[in-house]
Amino acid sequence: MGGILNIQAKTTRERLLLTALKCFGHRDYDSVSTREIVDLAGVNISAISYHFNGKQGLYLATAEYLAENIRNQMKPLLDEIQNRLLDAGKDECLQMTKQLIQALVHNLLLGKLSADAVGLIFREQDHPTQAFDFLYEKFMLPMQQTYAMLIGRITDSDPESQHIKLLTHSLVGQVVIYQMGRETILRRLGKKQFSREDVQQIAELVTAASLKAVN
Amino acid sequence: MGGILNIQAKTTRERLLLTALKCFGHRDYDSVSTREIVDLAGVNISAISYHFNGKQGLYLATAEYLAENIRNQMKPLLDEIQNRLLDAGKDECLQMTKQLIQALVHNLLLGKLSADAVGLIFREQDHPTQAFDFLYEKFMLPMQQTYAMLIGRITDSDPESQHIKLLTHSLVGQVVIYQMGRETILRRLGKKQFSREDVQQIAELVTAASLKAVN
DNA sequence: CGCAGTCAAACAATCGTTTGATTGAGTGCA
DNA sequence: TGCACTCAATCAAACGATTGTTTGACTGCG
Repeated sequence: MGGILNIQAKTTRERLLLTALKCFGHRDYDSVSTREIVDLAGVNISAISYHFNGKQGLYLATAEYLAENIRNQMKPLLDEIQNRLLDAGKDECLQMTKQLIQALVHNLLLGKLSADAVGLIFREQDHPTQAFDFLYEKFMLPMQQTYAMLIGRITDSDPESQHIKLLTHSLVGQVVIYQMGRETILRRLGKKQFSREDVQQIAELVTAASLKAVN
Repeated sequence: MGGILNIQAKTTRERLLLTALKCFGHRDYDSVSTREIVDLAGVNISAISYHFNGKQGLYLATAEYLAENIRNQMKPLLDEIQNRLLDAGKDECLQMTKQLIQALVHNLLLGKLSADAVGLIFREQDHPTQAFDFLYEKFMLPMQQTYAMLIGRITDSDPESQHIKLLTHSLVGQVVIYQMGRETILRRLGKKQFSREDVQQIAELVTAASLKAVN
């Protein structure tokens, strides 16, 4: 039962999407072979052409699936922040900023798709395709905008100014580096993986640094 | 004159190394074909086997070349900091931290190898090979250690504590994100590339945030 | 001659895609 | 109920193109 990827019971289409995400998340489009995907997914090779009209169609569908997935995962928190922002004081904004960062750290370091997502997104940064449009519009921009509105309110400045945009980007970088530079920091700490305590310590450290940066 | 990569005049071996860095810096090992490298380098395909004993040998030699290159580029500043650290006060340490960050930002955003280097390093983070050992030992660790000693002195704490290691990693992340997340921030700013003023603004912003984080 | 270096040509293996056959559940009609 | 037909879905097999590597001949300098 379960298969290697625990996607045995899903439909062929879903199995292909989930398997493709694991593959495209860690290696280039050209490096991932269609045969590898279908073997891991346990489906016939013609299924790619049949369901997605070829490898490229599968890739784009995978990126769209990923973007939608992350968006839905962040939506509750982002919506709550947007609502409370209507009549929130600076203290409350600081508190929400804290919440946002902590959620980001925990999702990024403990979430199941994070490693795959970060890999795929990095590759799209270097060679943007149509997939980058999905990812940017569906969750990068909304997240950056929410972040910017919080910090704009806290610092009494225009949330769409270049300074705020750069600042939010930097703060996100503080967090993302723990996935993108995972091997470096793990080797530096002499560990094989992050413990629950490590993640908590990272979250607190990044939160503290971020709050200092905006105050 | 000069060929596509401006490496016409070098030896076959050097042409292969420089071309391979451009290729391996932006695509996976498997995605880069030997024929593409030799075509861009303007050499015969057998040269890879002859000079590097195959594709893998060329890849490892490329990583070693890159590590050595970055090391030599950073060496003067790191050595100067190490020397002055022997009898430096906190103010001087703050000043040197500022120097280190500014140098990092400018090298990372304006340096010629940076885009290649960041790509190759990211791929090694996800799938570490022998190449990661070169990169880590030759410049990541020395840089992190110097950074940690500065911050340790400033904060009166053990430079080899987990807290300082995490903090330096975060601070580096603030800078690296501008290469790794280049397309995101450029799209957010509505630009095609960073101007000289943008880089200066980023350097100042990151410097300010870093100094706040350690004070 | 001897040898380092370069060259075109060929090798088996793998690439993405296409093909035609087969399966099996659903439908209409007698 | 029983038979014929449709169509989405899956399958093994084969296509030409490209992969990394090897081979043997060729060049030019010492």
